Order: sequence, then C-alpha cells, then structure tokens
Amino acid sequence: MNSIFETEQAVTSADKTFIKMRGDIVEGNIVAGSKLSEAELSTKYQVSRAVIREAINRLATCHLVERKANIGARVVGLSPEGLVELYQVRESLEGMAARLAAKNMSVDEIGQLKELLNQHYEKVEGSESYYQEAGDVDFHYRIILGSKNSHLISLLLNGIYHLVRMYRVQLGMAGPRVSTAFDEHKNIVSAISNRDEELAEMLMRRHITYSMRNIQTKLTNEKNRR
Amino acid sequence: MNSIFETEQAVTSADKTFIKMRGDIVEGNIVAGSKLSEAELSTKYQVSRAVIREAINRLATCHLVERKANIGARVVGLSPEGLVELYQVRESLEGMAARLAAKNMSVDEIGQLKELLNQHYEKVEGSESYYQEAGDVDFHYRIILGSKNSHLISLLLNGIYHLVRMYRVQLGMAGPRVSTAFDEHKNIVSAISNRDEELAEMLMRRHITYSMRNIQTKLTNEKNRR
DNA sequence: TTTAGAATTATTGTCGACAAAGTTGCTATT
DNA sequence: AATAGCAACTTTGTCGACAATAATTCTAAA
Repeated sequence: MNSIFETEQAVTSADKTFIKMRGDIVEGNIVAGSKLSEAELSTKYQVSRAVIREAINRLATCHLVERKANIGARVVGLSPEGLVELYQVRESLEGMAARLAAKNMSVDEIGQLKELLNQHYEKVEGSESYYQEAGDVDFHYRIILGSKNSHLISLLLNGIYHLVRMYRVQLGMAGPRVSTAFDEHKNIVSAISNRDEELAEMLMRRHITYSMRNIQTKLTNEKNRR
Repeated sequence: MNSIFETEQAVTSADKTFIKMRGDIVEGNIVAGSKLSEAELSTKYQVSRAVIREAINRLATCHLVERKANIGARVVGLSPEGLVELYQVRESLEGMAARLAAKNMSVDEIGQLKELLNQHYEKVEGSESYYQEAGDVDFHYRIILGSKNSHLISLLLNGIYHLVRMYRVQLGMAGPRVSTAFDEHKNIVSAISNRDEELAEMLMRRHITYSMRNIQTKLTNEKNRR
C-alpha cells in the first residue's frame, strides 16, 4: 500500500479480519454511518462472531466505529465538524512529532528524508500528479516515526491516520496544492535538519492547517454543487 | 473518585471488569510489568475468559497493557523514558485543548472554572494540602471538556489520563508545587477568559512541562535514595 | 384511530469447550 | 556435560450455543 512499512503483520484471524474491515470502511465499501451487524459480518468475512467482535473493538479504538452497549456498533459518520476536530488533533500531535523529530532523528534518517523529497521533486517536475497521496503519507510517516515517541506513533499511525485517509478517499481528495505542499515539506525538512524544534513544529502545524482548509474548501464546493 | 463526572456508567459485565482491572493496575494492585493470565484473572474477577479478553483489549487501547499475538498481555512498565514520552503527548494534546477551550467554552463554563479556582484557593490558603490530586485533575478535566473536541476528550480522558494517574499514584506524587501550580492555573483561566487562544495554549504547555520536571526530579531522587 | 402494553423477534453479551500456538522439560546423542 | 529435538503441558485463539437486552409487532383499550 504505502512504501516504507507494512509493519503490521496479521498473525491471528482477528488481525486479518480487522485489517480487511478497516480497509472496507476507509474505502467506503462499508458505508459511513451504517450499522454493523455482527451476524452479517460473520458470514461475510467467514469467521465466527467472536473474531468479528474483536475486530469491531479494535476499529472502535481507531475511532472508525462507535460502539454502544447492548445496541451495537456503527461506522463513524463523515461531517465537516468531524473533519475539523480530527485535524485539530492531527495538528497538535504532528506538530509535536515534528518537534521531536528535529530533536531525535539521526543524521542518517534526515538524509533519507531529503532523498525522499528529491524523488518527490522529480515527480512534481515531470508533472506526474502521482505525488499527492502516497508521497505525502510517506513523508508524514517518516517524521512521525522520527519522533521516536511510541505513544505518538501509536496514536497517529494506528489511530488517527486511517480516519484521515477515510476522509481523503471518500471525499475524493486529489486536488492541486501539490507544488505548494512540496515547498512546505521542504521547509519542514530544512528545519528538522537544522535541529530547529520550534520552527519544525510551527511549520508542520501550518502545513496541516493549510491542508485542512484545502479539504474544507472542497467539502463546501461539493455541497454547493448539489 | 473525582468530583464532576462519573460519566462512564458500566452497563455490561465487561465494562465493570474493565473498570475494576483498570483501577487495580493504576493503583498497583496488579503490578506494573507483570504478565496477565486470562485464566487467572477469570477466576479472580469471577467472569468468563471472554469478558477478561475484552477488558484486556480495552486496557490495551488505554496503553495500560500491551498485547502480543499468541503470547499474551503484560501490564505496561513504568520508566523515566515512558514518563517523558507520555508527558510530551500530554503537553501537545492539552495545549490544544486549552486553545480550543479559550475559543469554545461558554461564559457560563468559564464562570464555573473561576469558581473552582476560588475553592482551590481557600484550600491552599487554609494550607490543607488537600489540593493536589483531585483538584488538579478537576481543573484539567474541565478544560479538556471545554475544548468541545470529542477526539481530544476521548484520547485524554479515556486514554492518557489513566496512565498519568498510574505514574502519579505509583511513584507517590504528592509533593509541593501546590501554590506554584495554583498561580499557573489562574493564569490559564485568565487567558481562557480573555479568549486568548495562543496564550492559553502556551501557558498550558508550560504548566505541563513544569509538572513533568517536578515528577522527574522526584523520580531521580527516588533512584538515588536506593 | 391512536396509544399503551404484552408478546414475539432479532441482536448483543456471556459462557464453556475445543483448536492452535507457544513454553517447558525430558531424552538421547554427540 | 552440552545441546538438539521431541513430547507433554500451558496459554491464547476460535467457535457454537445459550442468556440477557433491545427492537418490533400485535393486541386491546381509550
């Protein structure tokens, strides 16, 4: 899926089911806001209800579904408000991640990050609009991992990022903002390279804020079109 | 336990067991770093292994235990590094919470917050060293709730805060810093009251950083004493 | 016709048993 | 005596059945 790491190796049946379901939710195959029937899913994914229940619990910890006792689970709904809330958290956590990355990334890792940036540049130059998704995700992933803070990594990669992807995929975030985003990435790397924690955090926060505004614009345009 | 809200009403058996276990882990009745045997816990809490498993899963989402496939779960270990990582996340999230609280709290809520502060002041004046725990937690809770951001609230209250408490309880955080902290609280409320988002965030971040340094000091003193 | 209540149906929660994987300790060979 | 491999045992993972709770339907009274 995305280049660097397929870290999560599913060993147990619940693992696999969880990952499948998560994909189906993010991609919209299981529609946002819909109710999840354990029995139904059990036949659909060919596993017992026990593993479905475990999968649902894990999805709940990613904030991809919401569970209510004795009532059941529903897929989270997508809304402009939800998007804003999500990005506020993202801004906060990734800002900190950038700060810590500036502090904790090895020179080697920073070198690789610059290398990645060069690859992106070539893609942008060649105006292959490839860039957007995978590249951007890759960039952010490296910085998050560079923070070396396990809590942060877990919250972002196992939690928030799938919801972010869900918004991106289902609201069709392709859009421009490519070259702009590239410059922002470049400046962030520069700050990290200079070990300027403050600046790295600030730039990352701005970068994410801009990105949110970009999505919001599309969201409202989408609305007006109807 | 803490004054404002006993929001989490346990309806199902797994809920209750989860809450009991969480308490036992935070209090140290189940010792940090120890392995959790499902069978053992099953007899201890008088419920089936299924509900123990569910409870353990939820504990894992709070980062209170770590699960490995086909091997089992162990209670998280307490370490200086872990504490630092935890507080970095806390700084980031609660900073954002304070910022959003400055934006989103109603004048009424702000009034109540000031009221709370007055109560604390009386306690501090009368040199009842009551203050520390409950009061501080209460203060932070209100601001977090004041952010009106459901992700933030969930991450902090259902997640991080129990781990924070675990450190506090098990490393015996009583300590001074009472009057100092009180002034910091006052300034934060002041910033929120003035709707100064930037300042509120900055002050909250500092407040948490100081608090971490305070704990760290004790941790190292503790170490040297041995 | 509408609504309150009871009976029925469907869905989630809990349980004990079995399957699969991991761990430990023994045996045999070098 | 040390180690590799096998066997017994322990622990976690998965399953289907039953219990408890919520949703629905039907009936009866206003």
